[in-house]
Order: sequence, then C-alpha cells, then structure tokens
Amino acid sequence: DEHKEQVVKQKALELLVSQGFEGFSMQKLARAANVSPATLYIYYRDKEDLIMSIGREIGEKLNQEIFKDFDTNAPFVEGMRVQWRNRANFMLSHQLEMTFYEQVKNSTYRDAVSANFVAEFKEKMSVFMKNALKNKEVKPIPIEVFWSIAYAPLYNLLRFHSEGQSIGGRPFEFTEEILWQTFDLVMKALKP
Amino acid sequence: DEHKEQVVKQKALELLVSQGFEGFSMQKLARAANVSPATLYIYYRDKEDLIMSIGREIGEKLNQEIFKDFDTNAPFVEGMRVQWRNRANFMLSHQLEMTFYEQVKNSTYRDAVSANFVAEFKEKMSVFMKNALKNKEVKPIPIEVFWSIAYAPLYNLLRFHSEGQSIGGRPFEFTEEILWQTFDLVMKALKP
DNA sequence: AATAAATAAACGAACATTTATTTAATTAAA
DNA sequence: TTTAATTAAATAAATGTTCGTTTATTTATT
Repeated sequence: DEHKEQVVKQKALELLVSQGFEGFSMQKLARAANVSPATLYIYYRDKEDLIMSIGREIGEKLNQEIFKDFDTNAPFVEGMRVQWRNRANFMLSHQLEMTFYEQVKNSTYRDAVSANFVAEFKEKMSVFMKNALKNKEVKPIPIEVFWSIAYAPLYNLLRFHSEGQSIGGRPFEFTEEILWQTFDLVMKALKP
Repeated sequence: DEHKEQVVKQKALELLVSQGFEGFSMQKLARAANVSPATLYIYYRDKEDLIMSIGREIGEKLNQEIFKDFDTNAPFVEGMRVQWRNRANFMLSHQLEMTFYEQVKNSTYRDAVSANFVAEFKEKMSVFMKNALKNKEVKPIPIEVFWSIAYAPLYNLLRFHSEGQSIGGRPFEFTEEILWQTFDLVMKALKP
C-alpha cells in the first residue's frame, strides 16, 4: 500500500523530530501511523533499516536538488549563488526532512547515510573549483577551509530558522535579504 | 564518594558519544561505571537530570573558557582572535565533552542546557560589538549574520576534526595553520 | 465469467529483553 | 549506635521483534 507507507514515513519524521531519538520507538511510530507494529517490518527489515532508509532518501533528494541548474563551468560567484539558492530552497521547503537528516547524521547512523552521493558532490565540485582557481576567482585554500567558510554560515542560518530563534532565544526568521547579505560576505572572504 | 561520581560522569560521556541517545541507558551506564543502578539515583534525580546536569556543567565550563583573557574594550580583531583561540583550545582538549554537549543540544534537552549563561555571552558581546561598530572595525550586520560568519566556520572545522575526517571521508586534522588561515578569511569578510 | 488456488499485505497479540526507577537489606563511617 | 552510602534484587512499563491468523489481491482453472 503506497499511501500507507507514505504515512509511516511522514509520521517517522514528525516523531523523531519532535521527540528525538530518545522518544522514538517502533510501537509509537506504529500507533502514530495507525498501523500494526508488524506492518513496519514488512516495509523495513528493522529499526535501523527504517531510520537509515528514510535518512538516505532525504540525503539523495538533497544532493540532487543542490546541483539543479548548476553548471560546473559557470563563473565562481554564479555557481556558488546557484548552490546557495538551491540549498536554501530545499531546506526551507523540507524543514522536517532536514531536521531529521541532521539528527540522523548526529547519531550512530552517521556514516551510513551520506556515504554514496558524496562522491558525486566531490566530483562536480572538483571541476568547478579547478576552473575557479585557474581563472583566479577564488583563493587557493584547503577544501575543508573552503567548505567551512562557503557553506557553514548558510547551514547555521537555516538552523536558526528551523529553531525559530537564534542566540539567546531571539526570534529569527530567514529572509531573502539575510540570505544574500550573508552570501556577499562569504564571497568577499573567498575572493583573492 | 567523589571519585565514584567522577567515574560516572566520564563513563556517561563515553557511552553517549559512542552509542548515541539510542544506546544510552541507566543500566548500561551503571555497568560501565561499575556501580549499581540505584547509586545513579543518589547522585541524580533521574535520567533527565543526569544528562542535563552533565550537559550544563560542560556548557558553563565552555562559556567560562571562551571569555578567558577577553577584554570587551580590545580592538575587534584582537578580541575575536582571543575568542577563536579559547574556543579552539577548549574544544581540542575536551573533545568528548564537546561531542556530548553537541548531542544534548541536538536533543529534546536542547533548551535546558544553554539557558543560563547565554545572557552573559550576549552582554559581553554587546559591549564588544558596540565598540567595534563605533570604531568602524566591523560591518553593521544583524547579529545572526555575524554569528554565522564569525563562528560557524570554526565550529565546522572542529566537527571535521572530531570526526577525524571531512567531506567524503577525507582524513582531517585541525592545525594552527588551518585555524588562523580560516580566521583571516573570516575577518576579511567582517571588516567594512 | 465464475470459481478456486496461490500470493501478498496487514493485523492483533504475544515474545523475550530492556528500560527507568524503587525497595529493602547491607556495608562502612561518624 | 546512629547515619549515610551503596547495593542486589525486584517492579511495572516499554522496548524491538515475531507468531499465527485474517483479509485483500492476483493468478490459474474450469
């Protein structure tokens, strides 16, 4: 039953996000999805398989979305702008999924989730960065430094937004203005 | 017994970090600390109290460490350098504690942990930023944008370091060189 | 087309274990 | 001797998972 499995997935997201790993259980999930516990074991081998399957699915969707309209040969700032746009769009329209994904990545299932499609990311980014370096559009820095400057601020803003508040409970809402204001600063840091 | 409680704390860190919230239980902790489950209830009211107490303790220590040698009247770059130094030092010498803390903050105990000392952070930073703005040492931007640019990259590098790897399993070790290289880029972004 | 046989999906109830927590007994310190 | 710390053992409730059975759907046979 396609519809029923969809409900299970949705309820799994809601349950894990609202109650955390401590509050998540197969019986609770079954109750929430209006399904027998045994049914869950038709869809998934066990609890681990359930969590990892859903996590992986989100990861794949995210990775796919990130590179929409992305051209590895585009100028540096343009390419980065597309990626920021895509990441922000996805996260804002899939907040539940993203929170779930972050939680899974912060758990013991860490590795199993992101293993596959990281290769694709590395490959595409490698070409993109090589171009940017050749054209002197970006400083030559270690990939880890680059990632930390280029994306961590965006992820942090979106975490604020998801929680609805930033430092010290200050109410916060992500806006286009804030997005591109931050983006411009990041670009300033990365340019030679 | 002072020593015994210390063992409990240490084992709690190890257990939660290595097994996550799913694998953490009072009985497992008691077994690991070579103590009866009932003993845990002498030190702590219940499971929630145990986790939150330990989490809060770490948070307080971190917050204290962050402002060591920090002068709210120091020039902007100097003040930021001290904070980066302090944060990096603390995280590198308390990796287990930090991972524990991050996990707790990513759980349902989120709020209860960081509530108190955020006020101190806001207060000191407020004075510091006011000075920097007056002296035109920093761009006038929303606090959330500032935080995301100023600290998120550092935290991300330290997460890479804790996991021992960065993007796509690339081995990674945090070094002084990488620390200050990133810092310089961040300062470049924040300067007017 | 109607029926029988086979297959798959779903279920409630139960399984053994583990959970958080408490009780009552024992040890050690004062 | 009194008090506090610690324990082993026990509690009820919850956990992940499986069982035997029922229901619904598809396939094969008349």
